[in-house]
Amino acid sequence: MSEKRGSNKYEEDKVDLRRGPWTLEEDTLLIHYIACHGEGRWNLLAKCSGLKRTGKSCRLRWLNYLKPDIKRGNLSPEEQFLILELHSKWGNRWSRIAQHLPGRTDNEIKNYWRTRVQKQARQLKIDANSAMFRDAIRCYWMPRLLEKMGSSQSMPSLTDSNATTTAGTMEQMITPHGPPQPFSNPAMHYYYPFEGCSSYDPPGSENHSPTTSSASMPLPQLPNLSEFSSGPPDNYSGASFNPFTSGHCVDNSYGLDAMDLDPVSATQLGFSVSDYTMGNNNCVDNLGDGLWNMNELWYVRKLNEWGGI
DNA sequence: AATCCTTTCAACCGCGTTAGT
DNA sequence: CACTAACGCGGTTGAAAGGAT
Repeated sequence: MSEKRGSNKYEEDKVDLRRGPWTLEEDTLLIHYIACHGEGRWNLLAKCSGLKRTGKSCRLRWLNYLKPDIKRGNLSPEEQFLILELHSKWGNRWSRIAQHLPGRTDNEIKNYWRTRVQKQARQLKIDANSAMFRDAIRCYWMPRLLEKMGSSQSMPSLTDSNATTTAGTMEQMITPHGPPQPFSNPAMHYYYPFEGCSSYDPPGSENHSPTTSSASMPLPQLPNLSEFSSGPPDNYSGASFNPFTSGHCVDNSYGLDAMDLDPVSATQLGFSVSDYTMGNNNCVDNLGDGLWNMNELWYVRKLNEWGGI
């Protein structure tokens, strides 16, 4: 490398190299070359194909965009669930996570995490790497996804962006003067913050395990929602409101091709979709990808302010 | 209609790892 | 074993698109 630096040949190559978005002609050239010679040896490919791109750029274009088995479209609830689950296990190991989502690239998963998941952390003013946020994901977001996964099996119309649901919302689990009530489906207790989460104890919980109570840091009595000076959102008692979707439209549809994810990957990880499918507590809302409504978010915020962790 | 702002995602970059010599 | 090139991964950037004002 260094021996080339400064040489005419090197400068010529550098000047000739194209950057930025790929054109249709370049894509065609790359596809044709790989069809004839196969993948790999990217620098050689870059030289021989006639593309004025680096081997690195060719590889990326092929793996992230042109490869035939790349799945386009929105991530299905199951895929989102897998990402959240695997990220909690492995952190930012994007390529490793991508291996469990056929047709999805590490880049796509990384983008999903940054644009959707981290955005919610920012909205909540919680560090995306904190235990608080991880628990919030497990306790609120993942159950929502599980509901959707269950619903999508029996409600193909979910793929319709105009689809509405007769099911209730999170409000149905929130008493007029208290936090969300536990999910009626036992499977949901796995994620329910007051019974299953690891990092903090539920405020106001009367029957949680003593082993998880925070003896060192007494938790405040859970106040009525109306007692907060700032108060819950104006539409607390109203219809679902989502701060992530309000003011910015989020696509409600998942796309037909996003629904046919092979469920094997979930099973392999030790959980099954059917195990967690909501029963009569099927409170799917119409929030789209923003899976928490304002009440949930506000409540998580309060947990944070109480020093719940 | 024009401008500004926000979001998304394709593409780039740097660095660590692996393979070849 | 040392060196080099290629590869792959994760972080970051910036252009495009769409929504808000």
